[in-house]
Amino acid sequence: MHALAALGDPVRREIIEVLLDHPEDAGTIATRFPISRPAVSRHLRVLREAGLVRSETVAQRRIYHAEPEPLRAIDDWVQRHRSFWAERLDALESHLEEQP
Amino acid sequence: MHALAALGDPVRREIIEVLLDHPEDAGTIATRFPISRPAVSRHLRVLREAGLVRSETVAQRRIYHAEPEPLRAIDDWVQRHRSFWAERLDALESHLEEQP
DNA sequence: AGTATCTGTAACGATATGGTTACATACATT
DNA sequence: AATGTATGTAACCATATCGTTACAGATACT
Repeated sequence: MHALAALGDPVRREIIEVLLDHPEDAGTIATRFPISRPAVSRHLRVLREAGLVRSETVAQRRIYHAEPEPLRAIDDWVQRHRSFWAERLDALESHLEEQP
Repeated sequence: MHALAALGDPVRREIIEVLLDHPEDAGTIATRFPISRPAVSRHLRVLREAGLVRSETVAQRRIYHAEPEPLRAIDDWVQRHRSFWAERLDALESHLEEQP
């Protein structure tokens, strides 16, 4: 699944927010949400398949970590269109865009 | 609908790519895809409701334009976590992050 | 006025998604 | 060995999503 599609879900966005701050095991992540633990488990699988997280096994626990690559890809995509959405460009950028 | 959810769909991503390059009317947009025109029409509605596009009426035509705000918001979100995913930070940035 | 063009909406069906509970597996503990 | 803890998967259900075809409304054209 595409990273953007994975991040379309609000629960998964919140999970990523947490994991960007620090790794956390599946059980602890689940306690943050008012849904069942298996539901969270499947959100984690979607994030894993999108490459947004990886899990490290420690005894019975699965510690989840955020993975940078898809975020970098999203940033690339957004930056590629920066000239369109950026409010004010600094002098160099606007110069480069007008005279490529 | 959240902009990220709207961009989760590949057809809508492609529509936005086009509109970031130039405005285009609904009919022309529809010809770019192997799906029916009403299907595209609804994708346009989703994008509109997410604030990603606006439509300008010219005679019977609706010219669609990309809107910068949600892209700016996505950029903000990604940049907020830049310290995590960015491979190499320039000296100033890393200095600021380590000693805020 | 009557017809053609452009677009959005309605109604419908197939599939995907996100939730639940029940269960299986793996490691830790006693 | 037996039990407890942590986690993922299976089966199921309700709803959302994305496609289709049929239709309605608005503007342009002759």
